Amino acid sequence: MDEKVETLQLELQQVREENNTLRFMLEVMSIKCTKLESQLQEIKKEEHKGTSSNQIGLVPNIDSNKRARLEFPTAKKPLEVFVRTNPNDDNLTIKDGYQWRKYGQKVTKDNASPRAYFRCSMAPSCLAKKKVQKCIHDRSIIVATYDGEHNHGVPHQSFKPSSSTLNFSSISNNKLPPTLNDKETINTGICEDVMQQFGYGKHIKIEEYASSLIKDSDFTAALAEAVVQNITGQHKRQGLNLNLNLSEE
DNA sequence: CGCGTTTGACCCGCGC
DNA sequence: GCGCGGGTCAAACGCG
Repeated sequence: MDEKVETLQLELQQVREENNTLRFMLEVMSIKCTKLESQLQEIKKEEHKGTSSNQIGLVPNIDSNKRARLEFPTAKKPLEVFVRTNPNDDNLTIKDGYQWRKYGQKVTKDNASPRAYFRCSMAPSCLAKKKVQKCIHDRSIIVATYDGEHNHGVPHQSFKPSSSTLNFSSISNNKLPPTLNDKETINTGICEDVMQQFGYGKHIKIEEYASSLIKDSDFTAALAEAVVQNITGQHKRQGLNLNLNLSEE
C-alpha cells in the first residue's frame, strides 16, 4: 500500500513538474502570439495604405525603431532566449555556462528596462556577444539575444548543470525534463540550428535544449495538442509521453 | 593591484 | 544635413 502511495506521489510530482514546464511554454507562446499579431496588424496597415513600396523579404517590424535593419536577417538570425526570473530582480546576468563581460548598458526607446551588452570574456579571440533586456510584456522574463558564435567550448569546468541546465543523455533515456525553478529558459524559435551549434557538449543547458524544441514544428504541434489534452483532461498519460517524443529529435 | 562593472561620451547608420 | 537612437568605447569606480 505504502509503495503504491509512493508511486502515485512520484507520478503526481512528475505531472506537476510537467505542468510547470508546459505552463511556461504556453506563456512564451502567448508572448510570441502577441508579437505576431502586432506584426500582422502592421502588415494590414501597410496594405491599407496602399503602399507598394514593400520589397520582397521585407516584413514590417514590431517596433519601428530606426535600427530595425539589424532585426532583419541577411544571413543568420540572432538566437533569442527567454529566461524567467524574479520581476523585482534587476540583475540581468544569465548563467549559460559561458563567461561574459559587460561593456555597456542602454535604455532603449521601446522598453523602460535597460538593455545590457555583454561580450565573451574570451574576446577578442571569441566574437560572441549578447544583449540582455527584460521583456516589455512581462518583467519576470529576461530576453537574451545572442549574436555570434563561441569559437571555444564552455570555458570553466566549475559550471555544473543545475535546475536550469539539462543533460542530453538523460533526455535520451526517456526521462522527464528537469523541474524549472527559479530560472527557466526557453527559446522563441527563431534560432539557428542550436542542436548543431551546442550538441557537441555532454551537458547542454535547458535554454539550448528548449531552443531546439521550440523551432521544431512537430514539437510545437505536439505541445499544442498536449496543452489541449491537459486542459480537457483527456489522454492524461499522453501528456507525459510528450516528453518522450521530444527526445526523438 | 588586477579585474569586472558602471556610465557618460562618442560613433554610425538611417529616416526625414 | 540634421537629429534620433542603437551600439561601442573607455575612464572612473568598486570589490576581493
